[in-house]
This record gives sequence, C-alpha cells and structure tokens, in this order.
Amino acid sequence: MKLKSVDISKTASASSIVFDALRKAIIEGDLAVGEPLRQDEIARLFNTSRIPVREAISRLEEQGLVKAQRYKGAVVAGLEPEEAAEIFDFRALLEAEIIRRAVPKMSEELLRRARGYCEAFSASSDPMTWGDLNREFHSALYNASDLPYHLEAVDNAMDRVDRYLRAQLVLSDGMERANREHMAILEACEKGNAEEASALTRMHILGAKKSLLEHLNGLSRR
Amino acid sequence: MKLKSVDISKTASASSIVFDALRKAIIEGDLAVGEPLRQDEIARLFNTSRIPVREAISRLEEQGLVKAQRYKGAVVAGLEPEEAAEIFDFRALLEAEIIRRAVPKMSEELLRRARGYCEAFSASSDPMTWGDLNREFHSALYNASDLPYHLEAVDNAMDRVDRYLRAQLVLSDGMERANREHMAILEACEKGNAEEASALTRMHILGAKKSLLEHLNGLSRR
DNA sequence: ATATTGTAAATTGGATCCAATATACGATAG
DNA sequence: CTATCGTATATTGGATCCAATTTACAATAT
Repeated sequence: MKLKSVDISKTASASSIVFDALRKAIIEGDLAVGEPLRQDEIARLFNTSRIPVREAISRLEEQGLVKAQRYKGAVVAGLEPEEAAEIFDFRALLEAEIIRRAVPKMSEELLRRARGYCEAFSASSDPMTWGDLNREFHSALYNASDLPYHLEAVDNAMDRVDRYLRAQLVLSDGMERANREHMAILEACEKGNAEEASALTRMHILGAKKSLLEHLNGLSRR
Repeated sequence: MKLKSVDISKTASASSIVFDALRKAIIEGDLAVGEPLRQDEIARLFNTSRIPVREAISRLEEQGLVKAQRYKGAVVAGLEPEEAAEIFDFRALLEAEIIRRAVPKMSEELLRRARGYCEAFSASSDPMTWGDLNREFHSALYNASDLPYHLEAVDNAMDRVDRYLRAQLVLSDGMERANREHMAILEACEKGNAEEASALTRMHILGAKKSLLEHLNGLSRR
C-alpha cells in the first residue's frame, strides 16, 4: 500500500479548534484583558453550537487564561505585575535547569537549526514575528533536554506572560539585548558549557523581568 | 444585618463536583490506570447528564490525568517510571526553591501548625491518611512563600505522582524515613536556616524518587 | 479454519431546547 | 430627585435529542 496515511482519529474536534483559536487570541493580546467571552457570539463565529465553546472555555480556565464565574461567564484573565514577576522567576528557575541538562545532548544538527532561528530573529524587522521566533529559538534548545514535563510547564508559563514578553521586546533596546543574549547562550551551548548556558539563560530571563517591571512602573506612575 | 453570608455564586456547579470527584479518585488510585471513563455511566452515578461529565473530563485531560481519543473516549492516564522520575526531579527543583523563599516569612503560629501536621503524620497508623498529612505538612510550610503560581505547579505535579507517593510511604522504611526527614526540615525552618531547609527538602524528594524507582525496578524484574 | 464484509449495539461529539441566574431598565413610593 | 422594587431581556448551566464513529459479532467467501 502506497498511500499518504492521515490519522483521521487525530483530526481536530470543534472544541479543540475553538480552544486553539481562543488561546492564540488571548496570549497574543488580540483579546483585551477583561473582555467577556460570550458563548453564543463565539459559537456563531465558528459556525458551531455553544457546547464545544463551553468545553474550550473550561479548558482555558484550567490553564488560567480566563476567569469564569458561575452564571456570569468568562473573561480574559489579567496579570498583575507581581504575578508576572513570579512567573518570570518560575521560568528562570526551570529554564536554567532545562538548558543545563539539554546542553550535553545537543546534536550538531540541532545547533545549526537553533542558529537559524537566532539569525532569523535578529534579521526580522516585523515585531509580530519576534515573539514567535524567540519561542522557537528557546524551545529548539530545550527540546534536547528530553524533559517533556518540564517543557510543558515552561510552555504554560510562557503562555501566561507571552503578551508581556512581546511588549518587552518592543521596548527601546529590547530586541538588541535579546539578540546579544541569545548569541551568548547559543555559543555556550556550542562550546558544550552547560553551566554557562544555564547561568546566561537565567540572567536572560531575569533581565527581561527587570526591564519589563521598570516599564510597567513607568506606565503606572503617570 | 447579622447573617452568616454564604457566597452562593461560588457554590459548586455539577461539572466541578464531577471534576473534583474524578480527580480525587484518579490521584488516589481508586480508578485503575487504563480504566475507561464512560460518560453515561458517570452521569448516572452523579444523577446528572453527560454534559457536565464531558466538561469535567476535558479539564482532567488538560491536567494530564486522563488521556482521550476522539470518539473512543477517555481512560485514566498511566505514568511510566521515567515520567514519574522526571516529575520528582521537577518537584525537587521547585520545592527546594519555594521553601528557601518561604523560611524567612514563616510565623511562629505557622511553625506550630506545621509541627502539628508533622506529629499527626508520625502518630498516624492509618496508611490512607499518610498521604494527606504528608501533603498538608509540606503545603503548610510552602504557603508562607507567597508564590501562588509555584504552588499551583507543585500541586499539579503532586497530583500526577500522588499514587506513587503513597506507595512509597508504605514501603519498608518509607514512613520512618519520611518522618525523620520531615522533622529535620521542620527544625531547619525553626532555626530560620533557609539554605538547610532547601537542601533537606531537595534530598527528601530525591530520596523518595530513588527508593520508589528501586521498588518499581524490583517489581518489573520478577 | 481464516479472513473479510455487513450489521447492530454502544459510545462519543454536537445541536437544540429548557431552566436558573444575572443584568438592564422602567415604574413607583418616599 | 433618589432609592427600591418588578419586569423584561440576555446569558449561562444542564437535559435531551440526533448524527458520526467505533466496537462486537454474525454471515459469507476463500
């Protein structure tokens, strides 16, 4: 038999399509914080009934991306600066450990691919793709760690602060610094220096946290 | 007005009741790994329709406690030894950090309460309550950290390995050692020695991981 | 006997309908 | 004019119904 087989059992259900779309819209900030998610409206938008929409919303709530109140509906969850700060700490702790354990397992091919993302990131002039390339670069490196549970936890954490991350990159020297730090991390990986890669990753994340908090403070002081 | 107010908006919905019950049954091992979750059957059990059951199941899947396939239904998710090992590493990393940051914030009152759980744990003769008291003791200490996101991540991780944790406590010297280690952690907290408490917590978790893996290996070798 | 096909039962995914609750807003009393 | 109360509307939670898919199994052909 020579047929390109497609696993039909894995085709997306209505609820997962709605879930993915809402998740993307929320983490990228297309849906404003506090924006109510009307089941009926969303159902019409996707040409489906409210049932899949409700399932999607309950999953989003489980991830902390929306907040729901009984009989009142769900709204896009906000993130206080203190919560964002805590999540950056969480990421710093985890990602430093992940990359430490990933470095010894990185193949030449993987490093080439990571360098590709890194260069694409530095070359990109479109702020909308920065966030994506940033995540691709990091997860390319992290994937070598073979720690799926850790990676999932980091992914969830990233989802929660994605909006802030993008904002931070647009800040004055955000891109330039991110780029410099990415290069340094990549070089440490290429040298096989796990401790250095780990320390650099930690500083990379905590630095982003610091500049972000300063930015937010600047905003609120006005 | 002198009425004990009850926030009715927070009364549980059918779906959350089902969710809590299933979650508890799964993490405590009352539902065997691979056991299918029939929507109809569960709905009858709770005197409700399948709708809340489906919502509960989709939330459980989001947490990794069940695995679902389109049109085939959901089964209780298993955990390979390697996955369990990874989750213990995850916990060791996080909990060590959490307690390090919690120690400086622990009040006298909190330490008294933690000591209470610790003593109840050591005095308890009922293996069924060991797991609960163990979690109560640890989360009492962790709560002082004021790191809600970290705590939630640890809670989820605990849920995933809860079954193994209980099994590990029943092992030959599991209880005795856990007890000794709890006391040592508590004393480090009382002394205000954050670094020691952190190191002890880390070893406590990695030790449990080691003895659990040896146990599982022993089983599979037969 | 084994493999394949066809069919009925079981099960899930989704649509529609109804009940419970919240929200908006006008009427009324003070 | 303001505060309170009712009522109409909007919205959510849950029940019931239908369609899509899987599973079990009998019938058939090789």
